Amino acid sequence: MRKKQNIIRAAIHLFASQGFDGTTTLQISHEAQVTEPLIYYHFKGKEDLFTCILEKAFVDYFSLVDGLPSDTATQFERIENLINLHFDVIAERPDETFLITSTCPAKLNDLDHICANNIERQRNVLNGYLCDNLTAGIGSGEFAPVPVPETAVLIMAMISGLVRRRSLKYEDIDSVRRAAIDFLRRSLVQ
Amino acid sequence: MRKKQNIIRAAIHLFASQGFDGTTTLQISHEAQVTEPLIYYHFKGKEDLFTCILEKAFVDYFSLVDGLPSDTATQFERIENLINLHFDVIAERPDETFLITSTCPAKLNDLDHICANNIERQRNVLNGYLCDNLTAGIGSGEFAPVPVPETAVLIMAMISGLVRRRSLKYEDIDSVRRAAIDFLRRSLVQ
Amino acid sequence: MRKKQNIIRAAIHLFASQGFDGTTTLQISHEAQVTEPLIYYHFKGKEDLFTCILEKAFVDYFSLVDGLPSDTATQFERIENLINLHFDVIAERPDETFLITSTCPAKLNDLDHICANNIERQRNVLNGYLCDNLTAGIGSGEFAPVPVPETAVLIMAMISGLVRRRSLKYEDIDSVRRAAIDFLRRSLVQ
Amino acid sequence: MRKKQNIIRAAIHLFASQGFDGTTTLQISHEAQVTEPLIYYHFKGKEDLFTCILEKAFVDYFSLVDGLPSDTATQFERIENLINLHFDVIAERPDETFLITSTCPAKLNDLDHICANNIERQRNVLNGYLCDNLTAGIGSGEFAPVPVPETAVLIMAMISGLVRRRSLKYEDIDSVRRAAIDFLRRSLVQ
DNA sequence: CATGAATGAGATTTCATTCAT
DNA sequence: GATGAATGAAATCTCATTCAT
Repeated sequence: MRKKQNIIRAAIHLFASQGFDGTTTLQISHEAQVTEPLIYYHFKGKEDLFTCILEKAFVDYFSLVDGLPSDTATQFERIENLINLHFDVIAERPDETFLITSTCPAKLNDLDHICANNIERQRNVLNGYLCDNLTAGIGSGEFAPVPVPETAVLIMAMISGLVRRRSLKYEDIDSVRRAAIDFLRRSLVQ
Repeated sequence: MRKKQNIIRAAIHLFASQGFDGTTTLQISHEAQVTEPLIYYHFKGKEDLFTCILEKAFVDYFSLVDGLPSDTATQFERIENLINLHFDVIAERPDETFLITSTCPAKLNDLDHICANNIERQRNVLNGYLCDNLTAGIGSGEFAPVPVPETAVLIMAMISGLVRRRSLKYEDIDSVRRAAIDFLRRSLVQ
Repeated sequence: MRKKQNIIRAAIHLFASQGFDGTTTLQISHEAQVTEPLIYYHFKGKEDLFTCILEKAFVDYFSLVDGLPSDTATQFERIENLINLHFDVIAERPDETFLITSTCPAKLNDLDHICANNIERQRNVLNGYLCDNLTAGIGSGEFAPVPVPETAVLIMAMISGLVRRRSLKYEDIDSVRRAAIDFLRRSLVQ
Repeated sequence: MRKKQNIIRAAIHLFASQGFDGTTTLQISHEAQVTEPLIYYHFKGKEDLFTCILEKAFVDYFSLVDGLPSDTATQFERIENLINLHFDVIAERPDETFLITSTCPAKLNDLDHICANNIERQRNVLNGYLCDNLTAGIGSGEFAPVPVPETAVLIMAMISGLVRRRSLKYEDIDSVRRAAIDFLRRSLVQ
C-alpha cells in the first residue's frame, strides 16, 4: 500500500504546483514511481484521485477548526487560535492547504461536487466562526464596534492571501505569525 | 480588428474562470464568435495569447500603481490610495485583476517568462511601496512601531485575498472597502 | 511583373531545397517579398506554380538537348556534348536542374500530370539519344561492343548522380567535367 | 511488438515513396494497420520515427561497407565488391537504400542532426574507400593514371544515380550490374 | 495589382483511460 | 497488485486558399 501513498503524495504535490488541468496522469505516475494503470487500480480516475485528496484535506482541516475551543477567556484568543491554526497547517502541509484555498477546477464545478461543496462549506465555517466571535467581542465591549460581516471578509481574505503566498515557506514564518496577531489585536481590541 | 478584440475578451474571461490549462482554444473561438485558426492568425499560439493578455494587464496595473501620489499629507493616505486602487480595479476589470494575482501556469514558468517576471515585479513594487510608507509613518510617529517587512506581507496578503475573492463582485463592495480602510487605520495609526 | 518573377525565383529555390511538400506558400511569399494572395493572382495555386516552373524548366532543357548536333565527326563527340550540356546547366541553373531530376511529388502523380509526363519523356529522350549513339558507335567500330540499353542506363545514372550532387557547385566543377569525359572515353572508345 | 515493426515497415515504404513531408502519420497508421496514437507510444513523434529508421538504415549500410575485404588480389576487385554491395542492397531493401541516398528533409537539417551527419559520413566513407583504392591501383600500375578525387566523385555519382533509379527493381538488374562492372573495368584497368 | 483578414480541412500530438496478461 | 501495449477523443496548430476592399 506504500505505492498508493506514493500516488497520493505525488498527486498532491503536482496538483498544488501545476493545477488539476496542468497535471497529467503520466506525470503523477512518474513522480510516484509507478505505472499509470496502477492509478486506475486504486482510483476511479484522475478526477476521483483529486476528489479523494481534497476530501481528506477538507476533513482534516474541518476537524482542526471544529476542535478550536469556544470558551476562551477573551474573544481575541479565539482569533489568535484561528490564525495560529492556519500558520500551523501552512508549515506542516503547504500543498494540501494551498489546494483547499484554490478555486475548484471548472470541469468539476457541478453544483454539488464535493470540491465546490467543501469550498463553500469552508467559507461558511470560517465566516460563522468569525461572525460569532466578532459579535460576542463587540457585545462585551472587548472589540471596537466594527462592522461584523465585512470584517470577517477581511480577516478571511488575509488568511487566504497568506496561505496562497507560497514563499511563506522560506520567509521567517514565525515573525509573520506574531505580526499578524499583533496587527489584528491593534485593530480589534479596544 | 473587432474580431481580435473579441478573442482577447473571450480569452481573458475564460482564462480567469477556468485557468490556462483548463481553457481550450476551441472554447475561446466559440465565445469570441470566430473560427479557431483566427486565433493563430493574430497570435503565435495559445501561450502567446495568454502572455499578451498578461503583459497588457500588468502594464495597466503598474501604470496605476506608479501614478499614486507620494506626497500626501499623511502616510495613511497612501495606504488608503493603495486600497482604493485595488477595489477600483476589482470593480472595473475583475478578470484581468484575478489573472495578475494568480500563479503563473507551470509550463510558462521559465525563469524569465514575462508572466513569472511580472508576478515577481508586482510583488516587489507593492512591497517597496508599503515598506517605504510604513517606515516613513513610523519614523514620523504617525504609525505604531510595527515590524515593517512583516506588516507589508500582511497587507499584501489581504489585498490579494480580496482580489481573489470573486464573490466580492456581488457583495456590497463599498462597505467592504470602507471596512478595510478603517481596519487598517485602527491597526496602524496611533 | 517583377513581382511575378520574384515569386518564381523564390519558389524554384525553395522547392529545390525543401521539396514541394516541405515548402509552404507563406515561405514563398516571404522569400519573394510579396503577400500570399499575390501568388494566387498569378497562379492557380501552389501546384500550378510548381507545374509552371517545371514545365518551363523542361522546355528549356529539351530544347537544349534537341539542339545538340547529330552529325558529329565521331560518335564520342555526341557523348561529350551531352556531358558538357549537363555540366553547363548545373553551373547555370542548379535549382531547376535539380528539380527536373527529382521524383515527382506523390500527390501530383496522376498518370499524365505534366510532371510525371516530362520526367518520363526526359528519360526517353536521353535514352533514345544514348542508344542511337551507342549503336552507331559500336556499328562503326568506334566503340567497344558494350550492351547498349544497360550502358545507356549507366551513363544516365552518372549524369543524374552528378546533377543531384549539390556540392558540385563548390567543387572544382571543370576538373570533374574533364574527368567525366575522359572516364567515358576510356570505357567506350576502343 | 509486431505492431511496432508494422509501423516501421509502413513508414519506410511511405517515406521512400512520398518523402518525409509528403507522408502523414495517418497514412502510416493506416498502412501499418494500427491507430495513430500508437506511433506516439513507440516514437517521440514523426520526426523521431524518421530518425530511427534512418539511423538503423545507416548502421546496417555502414556495417556492410566496413565488412568489405581490403586485402583483395587486385584493386579492381575492391571496386567490383563495392558495386556488387550496392546492387545487393538495392535488390534487398530498395526503400531504405533510397532513403539513405536522399537529401535530408530541410526541417531536420540542424547542423548535427543524425540525418545530416550520416549523409555526410556516408559520403566520406565511400570517398575514402574509393580514393584509397584508386591511389593504390594507380601506384601499382593496375589502373590508368586517372585523377583520383574526381574519379571517386564520378563513381559515387553513378552509384547514387543507380540507387535512385527506382525502375531498376523491374529492369534486368543483373545485366545492368555486369554492365556496370565491365564499364568501370574498361575505364580503369589498363 | 495588391493586401489584411479570415477559414475549411487536415496534420501532429496529447491524454485519460482500458485491455490482455 | 501490477504492467506493457493500445486507443478514442480531443487539443493545438498549420496550411492552401479565398474574400472584401
